[in-house]
Amino acid sequence: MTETPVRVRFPPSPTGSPHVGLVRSLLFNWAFARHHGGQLVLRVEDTDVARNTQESYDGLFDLFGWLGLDWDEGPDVGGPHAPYRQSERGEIYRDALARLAEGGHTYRCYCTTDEVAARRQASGSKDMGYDRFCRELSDEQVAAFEAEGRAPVVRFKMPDGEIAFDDLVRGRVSFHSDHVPDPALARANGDPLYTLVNPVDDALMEITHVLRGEDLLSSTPRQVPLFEALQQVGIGTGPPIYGHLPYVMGQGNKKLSKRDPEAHALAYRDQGYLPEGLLNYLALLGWAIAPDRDVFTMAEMVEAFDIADVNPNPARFDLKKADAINAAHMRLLSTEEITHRALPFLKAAGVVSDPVSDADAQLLELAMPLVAERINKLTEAVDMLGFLFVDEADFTRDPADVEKLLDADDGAGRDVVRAAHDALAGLETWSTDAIQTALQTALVEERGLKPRVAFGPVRVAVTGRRVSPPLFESLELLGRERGLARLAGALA
RNA sequence: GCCCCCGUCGUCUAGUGGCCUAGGACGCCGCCCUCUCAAGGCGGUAGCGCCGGUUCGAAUCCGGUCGGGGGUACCA
Repeated sequence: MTETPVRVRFPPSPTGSPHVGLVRSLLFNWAFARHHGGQLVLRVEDTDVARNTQESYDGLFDLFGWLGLDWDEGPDVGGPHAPYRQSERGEIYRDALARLAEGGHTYRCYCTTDEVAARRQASGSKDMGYDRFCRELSDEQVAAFEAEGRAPVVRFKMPDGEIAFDDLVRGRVSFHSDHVPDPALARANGDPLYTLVNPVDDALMEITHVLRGEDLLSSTPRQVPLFEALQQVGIGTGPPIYGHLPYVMGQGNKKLSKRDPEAHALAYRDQGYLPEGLLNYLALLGWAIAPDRDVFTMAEMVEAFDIADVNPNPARFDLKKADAINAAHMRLLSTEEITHRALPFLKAAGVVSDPVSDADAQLLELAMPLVAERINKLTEAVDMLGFLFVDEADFTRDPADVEKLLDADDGAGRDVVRAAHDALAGLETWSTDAIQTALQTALVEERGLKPRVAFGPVRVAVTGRRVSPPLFESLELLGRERGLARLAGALA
């Protein structure tokens, strides 16, 4: 039993900032290809010159690089069907257009949008869209239009009847040609349109399966006959197998749009998410690896992925759950790995030097175990560790925390800090255990304070915040001199 | 308007006629642990849109209905 070779493609357009829906689509195509041992083609759909930007193009590759999903053919790696940017394939589309015309599959249409609308209205038809007016134009009519200086668009002749296909996620879907107007394949100025370009490239690149968003479902009935026409004129081998993935929805019941902050894929990288965390979460939008499990690696996903298991209903994006899944992946990493991944953020924030000095590296190695298990995003390491690395002159305390734990109750907190300072000042060995014993004795036992009341003010004095890594360990890492200085500093 | 898609806890889902008095996860609530925060442990909250039908039996099949979404471009 030989399985047909699987070839899928991912066709982003370099417009705007990349959307998480795009990532989900890439992920499913990637997982599908890898699961079947097939190939993934990256094709850049940049025929809309007005909206393309280099910045967006670069953003796409930044994103893909971060995600770590790979492809087998594309503008960067090349391949047998190059070029992989549609803007460089003009000749191919012109040729396809010529062949389709020669085969009698297209015609020139001179109508304006207004004329079509007017005719539709006059006829009282319930359908909208083009009415095939120019399909059977006489030579005289053509001449008359040409004489008017009208430039024609090229339209595809939709065959009459039922157009049905078996969708991998939705089952059998069928349309009637009555409701699918003859689509324009090229603009009046000759530029090819998505309608043409997308199927032509899929045919030429030997794409076997098209997994794409649900929004393209209704464009499928005009693409299927076009693939058939292309096949007849010697381009490709007919329509691919389709699978339409559910939408990623935002708040309310609308598609996650660029206006929604959580829609921007690159923002997750910048906010310190793990790529595997984001990917895992996105996979959950429409797919499940098992009834009782939702944290998994990409390798596990590849192993288990079956497009037929994809749920057809739209999924709402839930940032809370994305955070939780990401956090679960953080816990899967070793402290060393978290350090490695957090380093760019620590450098960017100026917590550690860049390049990292030996002293910073050493301190980081000791400090990271304290914070690795209490952060859920890489960026949180910055807030957690800052106080250990900062120069004493630049050390500051959160004003709100100072107010609450040091200033309140006529400075009751300061009394505690003073007692802590005195208890630690004479310590023989500056170790976590010794520090803990000393503070425990001086504050909890002798003063009868509850632990949280006793250590809160000390924490703010030493770390500058109410939330920090464990206090005693932090003091040890800070060292006797700086530790005592912080305590004394809080009394000033 | 017309066409198409979708409909299980607040959210993501499991579920393919009996294993379902519907399972898991996130969230939320409570408790435990605890020097803060996380993490972890335990418990709880909450759902098959509605109406008919098929069947001994329906979340699962069929019809209708309601609701949501998308398309209806010389955008992709």
